[in-house]
Amino acid sequence: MERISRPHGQLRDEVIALAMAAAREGAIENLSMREISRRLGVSPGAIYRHFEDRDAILKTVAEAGFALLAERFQTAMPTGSSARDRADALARFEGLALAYVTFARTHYGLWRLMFGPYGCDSQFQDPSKAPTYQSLGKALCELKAFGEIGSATPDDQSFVWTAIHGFSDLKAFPGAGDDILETQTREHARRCLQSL
Amino acid sequence: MERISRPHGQLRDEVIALAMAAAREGAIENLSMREISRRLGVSPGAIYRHFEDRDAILKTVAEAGFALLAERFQTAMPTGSSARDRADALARFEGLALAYVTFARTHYGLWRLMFGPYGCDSQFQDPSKAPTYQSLGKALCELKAFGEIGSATPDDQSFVWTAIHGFSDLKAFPGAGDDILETQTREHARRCLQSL
DNA sequence: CAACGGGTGTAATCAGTGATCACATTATCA
DNA sequence: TGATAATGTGATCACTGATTACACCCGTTG
Repeated sequence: MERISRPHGQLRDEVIALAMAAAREGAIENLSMREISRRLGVSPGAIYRHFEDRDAILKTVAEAGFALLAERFQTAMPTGSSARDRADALARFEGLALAYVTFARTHYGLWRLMFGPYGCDSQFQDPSKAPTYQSLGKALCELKAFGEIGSATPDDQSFVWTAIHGFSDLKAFPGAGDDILETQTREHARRCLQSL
Repeated sequence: MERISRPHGQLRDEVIALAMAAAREGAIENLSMREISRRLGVSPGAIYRHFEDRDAILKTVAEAGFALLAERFQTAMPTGSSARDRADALARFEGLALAYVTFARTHYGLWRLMFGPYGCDSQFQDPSKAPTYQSLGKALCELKAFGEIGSATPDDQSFVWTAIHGFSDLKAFPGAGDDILETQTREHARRCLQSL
């Protein structure tokens, strides 16, 4: 095979990019080492210069997935921005929920990877430090500030988080009902607030 | 290899039993066709007389998983039984939540399989027909009858279901905190009722 | 700017896997 | 009991994850 020279570390990035793309499509389990090497025009052994083994790639992709989710949260609630009024605070909160559900639905394979064994190591050690979790906390504080909810304790935050996660997980599997998903999500999100 | 004669269909059951045992341990992904055949003392090709391919086994195991979960629900709320008073209704409802979370935690591999691509086909077509979902409906009706909650509509049921599912999914991955899991679960379950 | 060293890619190879086939055997039922 | 369909075997195919000795060349140092 003709050897193609790359800058140091570039093949690593190409592998991650390719695996991420595959995971977004939902086909990460079927992406073999050799398939990666084939698509990148490289010999199978080359990849092992950058990753210990296949699991190491999946782990890396799972972490990149959390970074991507954090990006989506950023878009919904940019740092530095804050709610103007009560309606805006509610819209921002719904935006977070929608970002979460949409992510699960459109990146099903990645979603499964993130909340499976490969992703759990990185995130569940201390969820309160995850940027996504902090975004939710901020949204709840805004809602409380404008009187939409009565309390925004850590327990409240944890409850809302699990409720939205459950909704996302059950809606994640690609199927029918894409058209009303947004409406359902907004309703579910508002409903989570009723007990606070 | 010495041929061991079996009654028709028995090998199929042995395969399912073995795969279920492996899934309960959380190692279903690493259970190969050949490993199955080895443990059952049978040639690899024999299994293909009973299952189309490996996916067919996983699908069967996922369905058996739902049956097992339904059993646990049965134990928590036997058919024919009904709540004596308000406290009992609450205890029964908490029992369901606890059964769900415990199942996720103790049968992690099976849990992942059930709520992944292999299990979704069978259950998510019409969740309202799943016996587990109906048990929850009954529990909510009892709670309403004794005045613990104000409404028990299908929407309410759906909300509670997703909230408990999310909690279970996030607690499913084996880790620390086994000792306070029951307390946390009961608190979460009661909290789900606050908005109804 | 040159040379050196370590990071990088190659080819060959190993053991293990899912799946299929013709063939032998045996359980089942008329 | 005998016929037959269901079951199990062994060989085989293409594929996979992983390791190794070897060749190469990027990136840094002098």
